[in-house]
Amino acid sequence: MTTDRRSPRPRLTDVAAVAGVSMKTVSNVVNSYAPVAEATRTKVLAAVEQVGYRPNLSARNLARGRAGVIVLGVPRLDLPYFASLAGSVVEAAAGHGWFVLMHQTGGDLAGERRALLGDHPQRIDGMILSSQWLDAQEIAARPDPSPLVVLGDHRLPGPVPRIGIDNRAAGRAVAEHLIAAGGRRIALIGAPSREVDHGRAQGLIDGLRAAGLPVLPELMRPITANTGDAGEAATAAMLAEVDELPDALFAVTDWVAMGAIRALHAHGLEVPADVAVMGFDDIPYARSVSPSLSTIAPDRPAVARLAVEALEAQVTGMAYASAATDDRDAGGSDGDHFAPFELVARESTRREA
Amino acid sequence: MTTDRRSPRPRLTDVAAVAGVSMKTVSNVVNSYAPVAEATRTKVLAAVEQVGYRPNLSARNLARGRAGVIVLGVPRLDLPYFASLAGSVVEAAAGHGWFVLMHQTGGDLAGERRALLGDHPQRIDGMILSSQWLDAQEIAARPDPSPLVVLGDHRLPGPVPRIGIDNRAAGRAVAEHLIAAGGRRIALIGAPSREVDHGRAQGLIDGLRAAGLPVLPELMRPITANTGDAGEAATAAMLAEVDELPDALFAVTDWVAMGAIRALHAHGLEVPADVAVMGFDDIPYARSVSPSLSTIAPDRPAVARLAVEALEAQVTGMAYASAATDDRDAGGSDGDHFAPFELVARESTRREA
DNA sequence: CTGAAAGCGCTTACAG
DNA sequence: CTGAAAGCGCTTACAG
Repeated sequence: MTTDRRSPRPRLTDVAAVAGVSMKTVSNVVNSYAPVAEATRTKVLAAVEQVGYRPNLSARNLARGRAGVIVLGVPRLDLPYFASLAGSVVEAAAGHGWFVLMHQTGGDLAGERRALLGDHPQRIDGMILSSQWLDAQEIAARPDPSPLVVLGDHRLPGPVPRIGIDNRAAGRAVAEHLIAAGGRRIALIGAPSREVDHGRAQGLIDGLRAAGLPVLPELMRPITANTGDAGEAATAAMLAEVDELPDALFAVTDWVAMGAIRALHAHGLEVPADVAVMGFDDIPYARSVSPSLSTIAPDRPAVARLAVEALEAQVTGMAYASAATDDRDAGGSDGDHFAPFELVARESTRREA
Repeated sequence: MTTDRRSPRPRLTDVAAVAGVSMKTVSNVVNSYAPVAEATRTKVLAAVEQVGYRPNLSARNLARGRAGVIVLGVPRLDLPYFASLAGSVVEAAAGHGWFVLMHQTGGDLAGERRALLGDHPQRIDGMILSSQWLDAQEIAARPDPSPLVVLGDHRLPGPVPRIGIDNRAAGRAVAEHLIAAGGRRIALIGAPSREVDHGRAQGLIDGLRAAGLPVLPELMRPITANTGDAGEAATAAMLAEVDELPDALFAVTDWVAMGAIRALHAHGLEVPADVAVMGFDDIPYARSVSPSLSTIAPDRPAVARLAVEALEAQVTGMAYASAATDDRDAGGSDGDHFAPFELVARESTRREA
């Protein structure tokens, strides 16, 4: 008789009525809060099943005082590395009751800055920002002190947690792999620039030094964007200017590596016979191009998980900020967190040393 | 004095207080509902600006009786085509007040079926499902009649709207382009199978017939998945079995095309000199591989927009379902909707005819 | 064109 | 371990 026209879907009340308990008890069971008596629990769960109950997240978030939304800022969603990462973040965030609002920065400084100062059309609980160009100072100086986690390659001293793989160690692994493949004159496409400290590029240089190999400035090329076009242009410029050709090349991303290979081909060089090439990211296409691309494969699900956890720690920390004197040590809400990575050797570095 | 500890952020009430009007009026302005007096509107907007008001979507959706969430089912989010599409859908959905819950199907029949019958952990307003394997009958027979829009290549007679580009016309354009590039023995990797009617493959065949060219069964290869590996395997198998080699090849996706090119190279064939190759999708890497890949570029933002609009039409239609006798013609909530596409000619088909 | 009030479906002190 | 009731921030008939 009590037909509700607007919401035909079962509510918590309906479950409570069927189970013969109060809403509070159902809520306790559904959220696994308080230790409910086993018999009650079973009864409630059966009722949930029977009426086909699904929680209304809007109501839940409203009651909890949460927006239920976090922002994920990435360069572009059609770059497989970030798309895959986004998928992992969406999944990890769902586990914390969050929806993810995608924000595409375009991958340049202006875009990252816009995201950082982001004027979002709705309330958000925090932001995970993949940043490549923002420096620690600018991030620390942002006016809005809302929860923030940064994803990226650069060090970030300060109160904002940074999540990523150990890019410097990965860069060193790349150097060792290229040297093992016979590389002696090793080029770097995506060299460190004045403003940003690229761990992976620095790691390559570390590795060259450790092996007693020369770091040749004319082979170290910065790029303006991590795209195939930029990689192709930087590589072509290097090949045109250099006296003696490189015998190995590290591009800071797989996409850049694809462009570099185009430039090498255009210059009459073969990969890996003349030049061994490594990329970084392990995008799905790395194994489909010819030659298939050797690369570093970061554990993206781990990165996503760590990022969401760091955000949650801050949100929770904020709620108790006035009570706790230092939630810094407890919450682990700042500092760097490293996710694992793997070196994948494919055709582009396969040759007799 | 009235310090609210749980929600420090300004609410509609605060705006109303500052503007000196009722909540209803603020709501009207914010949602551009009723025609509010210009002076009032200006006053309210100034108050919104002053207090820095952002609507709480949870509260809004709760009051409106909407979940505020739709599901987007795609094969995988790390495939640039779908990642890019997802980005567009997220954007289009935001314009309708929806968040997008990503659901990865894996790209096989079982996964698509799981999504279709999807048991989501929360309430949703509807679903946009990218389907490649589900047939019209199975889609029509689903138990839950909630709003659904299908994205895909196959025809779908029935009440569920289908959004996509005109794949058959695109396939015909591919045929014409390959023929113009001198193709006479044209291979197809991703041929129609018994269960699914692939418009793009069919279109290629149409184009061959229209040009009076033979449709050679030994050059038409079905594949089990739209991946580089599957494309490589299918192409390699074809090259091993065929008597006379093809001089052109159409792969049903760019990724499949990359695999096909690997197989052609392994067989000692050059692209485009020996075999002209076309892909489909225009993923960002299509221009970065060597040779750069000719392909069909669908208007993904248009696809996304049409899909979200078709979903909105159904949701709105449902609300009035009991009142209106036929919202079918009015809402446009079923039938096929085509988005534009473009043929992009690059190196992989560039040769003297 | 505008206001006062009920209600959306949850959670959470508070009391038992 | 459980219940009755207030409140989260909006929208929306309803009355003016």
